[in-house]
Amino acid sequence: MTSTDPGPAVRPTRQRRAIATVLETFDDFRSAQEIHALLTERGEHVGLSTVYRALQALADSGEIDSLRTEAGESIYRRCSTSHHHHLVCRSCGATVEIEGPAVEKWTRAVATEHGYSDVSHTLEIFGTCASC
Amino acid sequence: MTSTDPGPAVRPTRQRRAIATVLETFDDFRSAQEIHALLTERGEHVGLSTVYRALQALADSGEIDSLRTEAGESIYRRCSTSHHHHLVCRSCGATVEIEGPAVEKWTRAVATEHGYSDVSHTLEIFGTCASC
DNA sequence: AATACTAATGACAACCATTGTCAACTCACC
DNA sequence: GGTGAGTTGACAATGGTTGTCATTAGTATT
Repeated sequence: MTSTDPGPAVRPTRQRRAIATVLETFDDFRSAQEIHALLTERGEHVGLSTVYRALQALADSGEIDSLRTEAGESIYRRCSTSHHHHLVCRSCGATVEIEGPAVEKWTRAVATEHGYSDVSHTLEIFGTCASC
Repeated sequence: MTSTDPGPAVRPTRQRRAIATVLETFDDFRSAQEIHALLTERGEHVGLSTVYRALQALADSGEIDSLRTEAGESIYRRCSTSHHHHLVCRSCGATVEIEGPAVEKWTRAVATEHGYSDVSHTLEIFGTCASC
């Protein structure tokens, strides 16, 4: 078996290109609906279902970041590099990337201590930013 | 102002007692709808809205634990003591309660450092437990 | 270039957990 | 027993998300 799967599954369509382009235009997390609105503003007609599907696919493959707000809404952002967490303003959405090596180590230690393997974790901090 | 608010706000109604009772019958996290179903099974008639309201009130006051599934559904469990996090087995759902004062302090510090106020956070650790 | 095959799309309906509404109710206190 | 405010519950409404399925459009083949 070849190591790289030829995987012709994903086709580069106009819609996906448009979504990828729009994702470059902002730095904070946006909901699928907001992204759909941005597309419409730009004159790019893309169905809402398509936006949802594309964002989920991108998030699943790790190409973009996604997390859930406290209201249970999924929000997305173009991916950055390494593993990190977020400090999100719950009113305006302004995001600060946080790295916490100590926390990473701690979670791994705690999990191992209890016999858990294949450990992952989620950590998000919410607050109200200075300008809100 | 007195330190302890007499707060006659919450009344111990039949419905709330029933919900409290049912919460004692299981150890894992259940959704509002599941809890409502358990009440009905027991012959206790309690409206779904009431179940939602009661669970939210209990969660807000810290009397029960709540968290959100990856599907965005809120689930509840009778509370343990203080603020803590969870180590959840992603295959069987076994839960271990985790406390991490250091993490609490860290998140608050990070948020304050960036000018964020009214800080809250979510932290869940997922892994595969020893017996899975 | 024409054809065939299939992933992808989009308009719309459906889903479903949760929240809102508001008249009827009931607990606590006088 | 009366009074008033917190509570309840049947039901409608909300809203993000997912499903449906006929149509469209990449990709490979002839």
